[in-house]
Formats: sequence, structure tokens, C-alpha cells
Amino acid sequence: MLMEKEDLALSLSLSSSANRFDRLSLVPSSSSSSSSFPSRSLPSSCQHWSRLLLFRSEGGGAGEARRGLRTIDVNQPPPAGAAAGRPDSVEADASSPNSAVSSVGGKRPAEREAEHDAEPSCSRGASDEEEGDGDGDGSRKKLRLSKDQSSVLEESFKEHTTLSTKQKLALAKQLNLRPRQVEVWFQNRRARTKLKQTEVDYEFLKRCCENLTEENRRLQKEVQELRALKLSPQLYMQMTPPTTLTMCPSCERVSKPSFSTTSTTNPPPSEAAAPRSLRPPFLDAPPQR
DNA sequence: CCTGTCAATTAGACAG
DNA sequence: CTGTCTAATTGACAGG
Repeated sequence: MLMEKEDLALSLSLSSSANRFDRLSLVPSSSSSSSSFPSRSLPSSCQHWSRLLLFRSEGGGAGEARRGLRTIDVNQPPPAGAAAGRPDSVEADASSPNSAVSSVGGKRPAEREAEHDAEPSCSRGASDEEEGDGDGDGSRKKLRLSKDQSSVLEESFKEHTTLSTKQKLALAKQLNLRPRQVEVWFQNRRARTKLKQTEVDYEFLKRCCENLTEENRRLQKEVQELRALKLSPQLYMQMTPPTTLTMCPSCERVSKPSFSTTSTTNPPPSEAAAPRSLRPPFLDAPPQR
């Protein structure tokens, strides 16, 4: 479990996965329907940003992920030791991801159980090794993947968060699981990753919000101070005008451009290009920071 | 239509 | 007993 969590955290940085934010919320989806796991090549710190920036605009979706996958070669040859998953059941499952499901569809665990047992396939036998729980009583326990199986799946997930049929079959064979189980594992793993990422995003946005609130408060205060400054003539007059000031200090009126033709020492900076008459004088006060 | 993915949900296993 | 984790199911949807 712990290892699981660590891996999860790890892969979070590897594969930013929360993509279907359209469903989560804030903005109506454009048209993108499924997730993409963008920018795995980016540094994790950047990924977060990129994902935050892209999560709505990117419509890649599953197709995208799939495309990405195609470039990655299938896992590996099935280990010699692997008790070669039965091709028959494998094929059946592969052809229709839900086939196993729907056939089993009866739902009640007990019923499904019967199905499971009927199908000699690996699922349980696979998980096997250390769990020597002999449940001959008929009350089948829920399958728990072995540590080895989980770690292999995790490794694979780090490589690619979605599987091609080929990869799925290879993994299933390697792990002595049914393809459907591998598929479900990846599906749930993506969901977990997304959930985790959503939590991370939430924290990040929350911090952003807090920072902006603070900044806003600070700026409001500054504006108030500047306004107060403007309202007290003495203070206002005492202020030494900034060098960029183009207002005539004697008449308190905006000086004509004529002032600059001979250009004293320093020409008006480009910033002063903005018509001074349009700017409240206090804006030129030296920033109080 | 088929296939694959996702969101939502159910339910078993297990730790506290 | 309760909460958490996670395997598994279901139905909707999108793309080819």
C-alpha cells in the first residue's frame, strides 16, 4: 500500500493526467471527450503548469494517448517462467473488453464467482503465490493483486498510462492475469492518478487565489494611501516630482510638449509617451514599497 | 457498429 | 465497526 502511494505520487509527476476537467467543472467542455496525458517529457514542475494551461484547450483525448503509445514499443517478451495465459480466454477477453464483464454481469459477487471459477483463467490463481488462503468454502474473496503484479503494472503505467491491445495482452500474459484485469487496473490507476492530480491542482489554485487576494488587498491599500496623499495639498506639493514629470510645477498644469523641444537633460522616457493629462497625478508618485 | 476510455458506482479486503 | 483502498461493473460517449 505504501509503496503504492509512493508510486502514485511518483507517476503523478510523470503523467499529468487530470484532463477531463470539462466534466469536473469550471468551464463547459469544448468538444474534447477523453483524457490525454500531455507533456510527459516536461519537467514535472512545468508539467503542472502546462497541464493547468492546457487542460481545457487540449482535445487530444484517448486518441492522443493512444497515438503516443504507439510509438512506445510493447513491454517485453513474456517471461519464460510465466505460465502462459490461456490464449483462449485471453482472446475472448481481448476482443471485447466488457465481454467478461457482461457475461458475468450478474452482479452479485456470488454469481460472478461462479463465473470466475468456471473460467479457469488465471485471475485468482495468479494472485496466488503468497496468499495461500484456501477458500474452498465457496466464499470467494476479492482478488488482490500480488506485490509483484502491482509493481510490474506500476512500472508499465509509468511507461504509458494507456495500453494498446498488444501491450495489454503481453502484460496479462506476463502477469498471468486476464487482459480484462490488466485493463481494469489501468483504468482504475488512471482514475486514481487523476483524482490525485485534481487534489494537487486544487491546492495549487487555492494558493494562487490566496496570493491574489493578498496582492489585491495590498494594492487596494496602496490606492487608498495615494488618494489620501492627493487630497492633502501640502503633502502633495511637497512631493518632489519624479524626473519623468511633465507637469509644470508652478501652474500645476500639464506642460505642453514644447517643454521638451530643447530637452533639458533627459528626454522624456518612452513611458511618458502616454498623454499626461489623462493620467491622474498621483500615478506618478514614487511607488511606496 | 465496434472498440476503447471515462465517470460513477459497487463491493470485498483490510487496517485501525 | 468504520474508513480507506482498490478490483470490478455499468452505462455513456467518441472515434474509426
